[in-house]
Order: sequence, then structure tokens, then C-alpha cells
Amino acid sequence: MVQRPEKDTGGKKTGRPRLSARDWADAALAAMREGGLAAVAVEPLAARLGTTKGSFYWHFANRDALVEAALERWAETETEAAIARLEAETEPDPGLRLRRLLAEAVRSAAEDPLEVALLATADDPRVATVLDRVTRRRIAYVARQFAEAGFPEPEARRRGLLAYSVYLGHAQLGHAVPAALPEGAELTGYLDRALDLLLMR
Amino acid sequence: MVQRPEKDTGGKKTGRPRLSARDWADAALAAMREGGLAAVAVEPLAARLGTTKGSFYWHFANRDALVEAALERWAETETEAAIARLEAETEPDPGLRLRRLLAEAVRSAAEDPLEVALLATADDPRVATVLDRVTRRRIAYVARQFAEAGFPEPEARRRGLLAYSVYLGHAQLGHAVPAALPEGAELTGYLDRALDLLLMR
DNA sequence: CCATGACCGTACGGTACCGTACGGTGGATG
DNA sequence: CATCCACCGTACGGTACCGTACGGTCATGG
Repeated sequence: MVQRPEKDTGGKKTGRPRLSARDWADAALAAMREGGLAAVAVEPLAARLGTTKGSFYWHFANRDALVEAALERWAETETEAAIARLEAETEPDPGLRLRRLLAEAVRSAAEDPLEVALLATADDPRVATVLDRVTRRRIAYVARQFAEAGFPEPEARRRGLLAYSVYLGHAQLGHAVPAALPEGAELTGYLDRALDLLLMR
Repeated sequence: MVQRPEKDTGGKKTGRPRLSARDWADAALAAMREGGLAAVAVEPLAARLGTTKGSFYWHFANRDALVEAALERWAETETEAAIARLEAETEPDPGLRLRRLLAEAVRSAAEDPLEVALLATADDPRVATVLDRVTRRRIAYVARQFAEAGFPEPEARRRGLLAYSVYLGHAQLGHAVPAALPEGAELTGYLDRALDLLLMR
């Protein structure tokens, strides 16, 4: 029944693997990666965690609450990761920044199906909400890069949106029709060429 | 139990709405549009068709057979539609052909969620198979347009893939984060600009 | 005119999951 | 060291769906 927010459980030498709400949320995200939103089911998750529903319903009111917590956690780590990426960026040339950004995004989308899994369940209102937030933020950021690269505001927005569409479509293809995408050096060349076009005056 | 392939049932004055396997397949596609692959469930479909499972299991062995039939039907009408589109095309300028093609594709994706719904279930092997077929075909066609527009073969393939990624990403955005896309004349301008870049030398 | 077969209705058993009730258990704490 | 409470196990009832068994119906044609 969603009791008190329970303190961290960390630091002490825990005798046995007691679970926290975050453990359940992480497990839910892991399940999403493999089977989408539908795979976030209490009983299978409990089995996977080596526990039972009794534990789950202590930490959460119901399945919906778990889904929300998992999505919230995704959005959080997602923006954190984005911030970290930006702070680690020292490249002064906006064009090169964009190239690296897209390359990194494509790579990360290829090895983590979670984002595509979320896209696949966008009709769920909870997923839609968090996706909306993250997507708008990202597009705005990419657009700003184009602006800093010297494009006037409306054109920067258009190119930012276009670049993001390319990213999304590419990620989708990588998941659904991987054979349609080039590999290795050819992929790198392809992405370079794509950025050439996106940055063209 | 999947009896004989039953003759057409069309032409005669049917007393009451008897159902054919195609009726079920079409209903399955309609359900997919609204709720994805998971919505293709025998009992709800029967209710919607005003009949019962008794009818369904006459025409199909099981749910899987229905899914397969529906996908097959989609791929079929999909390629038919593509062919019709090509035959109706009289524009001699390959560049203009590409512009119209993308505009048309974007429009149709916006008003028919079926394709996005299929994309969302690409992990299902049956969906993956049919999606693979259709996607490769489309990308090859777009690439050919670029080749006819004067781009050398490898570059045409790259641009074809890029254009298709733009299309897919755009469709995905239209479904998941519609607020991120421009509307009306602004959308037209955006797409025009996108094609400018895709056709740039 | 009645038999046949295509087609449908109904009833049933099985499975996978949700959510609830309630009874433990073990480590921290007074 | 007795108690307490956060946390977990188990058992149960409910729902939505799959698939099967089998009986009913209605048009056709022999």
C-alpha cells in the first residue's frame, strides 16, 4: 500500500537482498527493454527479482504506479545523461558538435532498445507525457546547435526538427529492419554525408 | 478449423451478413490501427463483428493465423497502393517526383496509424518479416529516384536511405509528439526545405 | 423433401495476470 | 530481551482472453 518513503537502505551491511521501490522501477525498465510496456507485469517481475507480489504491493499501490515510477526514472536519467554529455563537450565548432551528437545518439539508440520500446507505446498517455517532455527538449537543443552554427532562427528550428527526424527514423530502422542500414565504416560515412547535407547552406 | 478455402460469397444476394476470412482479416487490421497488435483478440473482434468465436474458429486455426493473414493483406494492399501511385505519376522531373512522393507519404502516414502501429510491434517475428519486405522495397524505390535525378549509385542509395529515415522519423513524431511538428503551410514549407537539402549537390 | 455441409452459438476448461487479505519474520530499538 | 514494524510469503477471488467440443441453423441440390 505505498507506505512511507523508506530511507535509503544503503550504507549498512544488509543481510539479504531486501528490495526498494527503485529496484522495482529498474526491473520494470529492464523488462520494457525486452518486451515493451506490456512486459511490465507484477508477477513475472517478482519472479525475476526472486521475490513475490507481497513485496511489490508493499512498495506500490498498483501496476500503474510502477509504470509511472519507471517512466519518471527514465526521463530523469535521460536528462541527466544529456546534461553529462553536454558538460563533457568542449568542441568549439557547432558543426562538429552536431556531428558528434548525432553519431553518439545513433550509437546509443542502437545498443539500448528502451527508447524505441517507449516510442512503440506512445499511445499510452503516461508514456506520451514523458515522451513529449523529452522530445521537445531534445529538438530544442538540436535547433539551438544549428542556430549557433549560424543559421537564422526559423531555419535552425527546421533543421533541428529534420535532424531529429533523421535520428528517430534511423533508430526505428535499426530496430525494425536492421538489414537496411549500412555497417561499420560505411555507416560512419553515411552519417557524415547526412550531416553534410543538414549543415549545407 | 480452417476448412476449405471457401469461394467468394460475392455476387449472390446473401441473406444475412455471413463472414469470410477476409472480413476477419480486415477487422484485425482495423483493430491494429486502434490498439496495435495486442488488440487483435478473437473475442473482442467477434463482438465488434456482431458474431462469436464459433465463426472465427471456422475460418482460422488460431489467433496466429489471423495475424498472419492480416499482415499479408496489409503488405498486399500496400504494394498495390504503391504501384497505383507510380502508375498515376506522369511527372518527368525526378526531383519533383521525389517531392510529391514524400509529401504524399507524410500525409498518408499522418492519417493512417496502421503503419506506425506495425512499426511499434516490430519485435514480433511475423511483423518483422513483412516489414522487412515492404521497407527494403520502398527504400530501393526512393534510391532509384535519386539515381534518376542524376546522383551516382552509392550516393543515391545513401540519399534514399536518408530520405526514408526522415519519413519514418516524421511519421513517428506525428504519432508520438504531434505538437513537435509544424502544421499547414508551415509544414509544407518545412518539407520543401527538407527536399531542398536532400536534393542538394 | 430431406440430407448435407458451410457456418454460427454456447458452454466449458485452461492460462496469465491483477489486486486483496492476512499471516509470518528478522533486525533495529526502547 | 520484548516489541515493533518494515518487508515479504501465500492463498484467494476476479478478469480477460485462448482454444475446444458440440449442438443448432439455413441454403442448396440430389
